[in-house]
Amino acid sequence: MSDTGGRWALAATEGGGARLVALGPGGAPRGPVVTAPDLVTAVRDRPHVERWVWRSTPEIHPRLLDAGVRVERCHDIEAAEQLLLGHEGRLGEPRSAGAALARLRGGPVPPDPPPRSAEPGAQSSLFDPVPVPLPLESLVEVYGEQQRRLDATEHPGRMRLLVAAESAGMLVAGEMGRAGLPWRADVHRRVLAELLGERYAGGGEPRRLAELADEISAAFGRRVRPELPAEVIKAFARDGVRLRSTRRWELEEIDHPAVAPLLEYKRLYRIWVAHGWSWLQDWVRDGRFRPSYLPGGTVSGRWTTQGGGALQIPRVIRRAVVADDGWRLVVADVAQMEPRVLAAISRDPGLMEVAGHDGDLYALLSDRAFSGDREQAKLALLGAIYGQTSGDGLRNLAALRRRFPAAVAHVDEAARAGEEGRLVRTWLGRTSPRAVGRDEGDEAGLPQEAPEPAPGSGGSDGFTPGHSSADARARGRFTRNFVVQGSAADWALLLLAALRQALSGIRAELVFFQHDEVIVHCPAEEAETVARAIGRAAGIAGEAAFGRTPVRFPLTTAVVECYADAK
DNA sequence: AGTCCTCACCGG
DNA sequence: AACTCCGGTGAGGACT
Repeated sequence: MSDTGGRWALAATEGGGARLVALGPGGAPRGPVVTAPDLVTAVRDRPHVERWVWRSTPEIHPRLLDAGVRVERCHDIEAAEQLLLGHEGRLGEPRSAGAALARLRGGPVPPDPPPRSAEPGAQSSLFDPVPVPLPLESLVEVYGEQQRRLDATEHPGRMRLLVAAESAGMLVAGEMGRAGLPWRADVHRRVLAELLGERYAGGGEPRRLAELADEISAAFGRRVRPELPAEVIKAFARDGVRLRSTRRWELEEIDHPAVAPLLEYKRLYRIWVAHGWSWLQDWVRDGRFRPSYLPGGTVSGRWTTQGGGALQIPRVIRRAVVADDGWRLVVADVAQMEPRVLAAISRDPGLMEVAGHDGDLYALLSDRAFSGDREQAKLALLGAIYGQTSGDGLRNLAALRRRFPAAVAHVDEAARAGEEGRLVRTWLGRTSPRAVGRDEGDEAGLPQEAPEPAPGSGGSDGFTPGHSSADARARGRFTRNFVVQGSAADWALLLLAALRQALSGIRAELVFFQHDEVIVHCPAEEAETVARAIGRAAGIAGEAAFGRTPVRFPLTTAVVECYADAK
């Protein structure tokens, strides 16, 4: 092996420099500490390093991206700390490298800095308050301890994979935020004009919304502001219609001339406030929408974004997502991801057989257990995953349980764990938080294994094990869903990591990721290569995550110029 | 004036 | 047919 290969630890120093050292097995230094005046050069000069160990990807990675330096892999100490704390049932304790060091040495543990507020166009975290610089020696110490803690987890191999995948996700997030989603502001403006009409100079509602508001007022015979639910409910009450809320499905039930314009108003109002002209102004620059992605932003491991609503782009607005001239968008999403994941994690033979085909999973499922009724089969399975408490899904659960006992038992056991106050884990080991809203307070000293009463705030009196309080049942639905949704997130993370590897060396760029869907922007001539690479990455992810199972993760892939044409 | 909560929507 | 899981976003309004 080359002298520069293997793992290296790197710590940033004041003024753009770095100190770094090669690591041996177990994470101990196996060479002299190098002091480099320039961090970027130090990394660029060591292309054979297999994994960089650093405090936090947002601290280091943006500088490398600025200089066009790509790294193969990293170990993000703070991301790893978060996962390890979770596995240890200590989610909510400070996750910074400094906090990890303090716990290790027994000093006072500094609280984490408050999360950054959404800032349109903010590139990475350059403006974050950077905590005290952590010396290389401290970093290596924390890393070594993390290795020991990884060895102590329930499934060390899986947990190591999770930490590696989360770290890869941090790299992908940085690169994707940098690349940006191709966005045609002119197309977006045209769509807005078609839907909403002109804007008035005063900055108030656009024409179409004003017209609808007038129609609504006319239907009530008095001035009603449709964006205020309380006012709408009162107006209906005067006309003898009682409403609990102004939610769409509730309005759809009633017969009143104001309903039709009101529903249209709500649809358009939503687009105006969430993805209208001011959004465009704030978030689109130089033909790109650049959200800031946060891997593991939710407890289940799904990503979130900070600002910009990148994970809720309405379908009509997708018309503005257009590839550059001569380029294409390769849009791929997994078909029926959650039932396939349930098959893989429960190892239910019948469900694995059904999930072992690329075709419509629900159709196959209905052939096997529901005498051909696809909708019933789908509702039953989703009901089992979501913990449905009523309706058709529940009725058909019995049939599901007969045919796929291990699958149903798997989610039932997760629900029972939640109800009893126990923790549950995804397949790779991401762990549920102990209880709702326990992110501060004086919980220290509570026994690990004892169910924990909810902290005093919030009007909830917690739950009592063995009694099925509403809180306990809600907790059960959460943990039931967590094992499936979270394991799906495990898989998706591995897909991203594999795809990132596959795209290195060509011009294609990952530009979007949303739970079960990726978009790659590439020259037209690379589109077929990219489409095949995504399919291969899905297979690699399935086997890496869940081992050898018959379960397949087929992708629906489209090569398009406009995102809106993908479905 | 700033903070927190609720509502309602979007999307998976 | 009912509205169960997860989260982000903005506006309004109650509160300090």
